[in-house]
Amino acid sequence: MRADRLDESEAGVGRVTLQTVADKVGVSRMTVSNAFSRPDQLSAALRDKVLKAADDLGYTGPDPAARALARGSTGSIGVLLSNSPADAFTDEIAATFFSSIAATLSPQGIALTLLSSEPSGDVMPARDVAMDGVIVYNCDPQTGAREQVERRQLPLVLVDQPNAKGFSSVNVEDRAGARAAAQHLVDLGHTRIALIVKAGDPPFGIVPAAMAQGQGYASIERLAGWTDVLTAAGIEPVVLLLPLDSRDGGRGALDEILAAQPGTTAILAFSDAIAAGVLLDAQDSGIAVPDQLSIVGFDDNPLATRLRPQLTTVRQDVTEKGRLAASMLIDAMQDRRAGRTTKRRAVTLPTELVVRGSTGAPAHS
Amino acid sequence: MRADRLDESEAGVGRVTLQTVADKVGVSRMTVSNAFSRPDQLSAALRDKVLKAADDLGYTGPDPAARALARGSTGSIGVLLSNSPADAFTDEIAATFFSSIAATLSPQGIALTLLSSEPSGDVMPARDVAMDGVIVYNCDPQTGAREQVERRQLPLVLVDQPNAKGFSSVNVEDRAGARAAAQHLVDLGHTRIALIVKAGDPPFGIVPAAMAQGQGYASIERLAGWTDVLTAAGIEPVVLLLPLDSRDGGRGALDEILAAQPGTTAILAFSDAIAAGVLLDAQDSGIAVPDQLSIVGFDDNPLATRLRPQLTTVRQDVTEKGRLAASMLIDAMQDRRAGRTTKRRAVTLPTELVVRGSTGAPAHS
DNA sequence: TTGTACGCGTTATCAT
DNA sequence: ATGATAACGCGTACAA
Repeated sequence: MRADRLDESEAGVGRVTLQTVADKVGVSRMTVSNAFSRPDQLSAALRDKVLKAADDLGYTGPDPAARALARGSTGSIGVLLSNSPADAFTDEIAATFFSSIAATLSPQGIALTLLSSEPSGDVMPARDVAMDGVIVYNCDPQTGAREQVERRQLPLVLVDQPNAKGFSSVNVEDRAGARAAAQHLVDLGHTRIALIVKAGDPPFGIVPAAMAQGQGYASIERLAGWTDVLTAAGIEPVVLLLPLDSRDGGRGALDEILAAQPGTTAILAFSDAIAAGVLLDAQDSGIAVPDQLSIVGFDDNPLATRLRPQLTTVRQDVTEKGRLAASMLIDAMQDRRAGRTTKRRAVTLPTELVVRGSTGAPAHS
Repeated sequence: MRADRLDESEAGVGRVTLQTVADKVGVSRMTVSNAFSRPDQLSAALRDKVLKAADDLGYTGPDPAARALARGSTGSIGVLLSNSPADAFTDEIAATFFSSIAATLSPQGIALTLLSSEPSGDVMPARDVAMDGVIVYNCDPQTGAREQVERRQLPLVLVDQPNAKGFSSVNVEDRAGARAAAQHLVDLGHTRIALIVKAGDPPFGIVPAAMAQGQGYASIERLAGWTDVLTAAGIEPVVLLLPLDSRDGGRGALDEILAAQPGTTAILAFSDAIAAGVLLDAQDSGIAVPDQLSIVGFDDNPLATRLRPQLTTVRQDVTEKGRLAASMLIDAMQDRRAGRTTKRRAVTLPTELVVRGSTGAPAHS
């Protein structure tokens, strides 16, 4: 009746497995497996009988872990996040990105696993969680986590990541977008400009432009784009570094900036979420936007049009970014299963300056 | 050298496994396993030697799927979501909830898997994804998904779910909060009141109060709370049903309501996100808030204080909700591993009416 | 440290 | 076409 294990039906009331069901029906384990996973391999009558017996025994279907081992696939893909997954949802832009990934995976029956980059204790999700592929999103390349995933040789798509090694990737023209934003301010006649980006490590607050270093590829690129233009225009901006995990979206930043550079007439913010905080602070302080202060955000967050005045910003299509990343990964996974080798794809999505009400010429120009 | 499988070191360049490493070093597979998973079981010198050999061979560590099967645990927990996971991130409240769960799991090295309730093709994440426990969040009890998870006998915590069966759960005093909100309006003297909730299925738009049925437990409870008070006050509200997946947060709702009940002086919205849309529409139409129209939201979304006027709303602590759900699940998982039986816990978190600037007495009262 | 016996299913081959 | 047999997949627990 069985070749390589004890007959559970005689071993008392252990766990219910395929074998338990098989014994009850009087067929081989294989037949029960087929009843669940390959219905076309047996007669409908027998299948019903098997399923009924399974139901009677309280058998829920093949154990996912065992199936994953036997099949070599788990039915879920991972998203490797910058240090804390808790920060991943902080703004609507990130949420939209995940939403788009989920929407692309869902019809394929693939689940989405969120992976922290940080090892805790002796476990490191990037190394220890079973999955069929990984989207590496905006996380510190220094971290061991990214290296771990690479070594596992899983299908990989890099998003918002510098990419030296030839992995497939989805990026955004952050630098060009940032240039356009800075140029817009320069064209309007601004000369006293401040920049706001997020940083992972101290020091936070106002730092010399030279030593400003954003956290994450997007920060670095946007900062680079801004300074490309400002330097060319002979403008030395003030730079404010905000902690990565700040939740208040730029509230308080304006005070620091005005203290460091009185008479600042324009601000380039890393995100619309930050820009919104600045705008609110300005309004609460009686500083008119855009008459006394121009503000440019980034992302074209839905928030940008809910504010009054609406934010001038740089649009990126995060929905497309998520869709592309997910579908590229799905393709790579299918290729691997079929034994094909996947050709690398590196997509860079465009950005676009959207001029709205939060920018204008400086007061005294 | 090996008991039950071919010696891979002689079988060509197959996959690198524990055995491959063991053969290379000349120790047993078990020793290599210990080198990775139980460092205290062998000498430091031997361990280094093993790890070095593994590195040379490009061995990344024990295969997660195999380990999950052997150990009986996967290192990740699932969150079962209402139909589409894509809708899960639509507002900041949901995002904060997930963020809080992630923050609680992360230090334990546990990953978070998002599960769609909808089966696609022949796969059904709730049945087919390996995990150690599940948080069932705000999803339709009718769905097969929830039943599937229950049958798998995984540790379970229900959040924002009606709970007949005695599972552990985390809920919020939605009904009491809604009562407070409605009472606030009644006390201010409003009599022409409209309600906005989300519904899963058509018909959408204005429906008779009697046949209004929200989608999801929270909708049902809030609706019940509102009507408790309004009915007692002899007020028959107008009810507007919004599609569950509407992304525009209540934009357009105001027109429909005013068409159905001209002279409406107050609106109770299911969420702050919806309330925000109504507020913006009002302002764009030149309707003064709160002088001509009072608006009450729900959740105390950070958004509520970014608006002008700030929203009167009903606060719930979603961070605590997430933290509790995650830690209750972790406890249950530990109990199970230890063979203990977990005592059920059913927590109901309080709500609190927060009166801000978006409500006031009706114009002609 | 190591042998042994699984965990629970699937893929591939074989017999009728 | 149906079903059975055998051989893994890759580790881990436990006793020796």
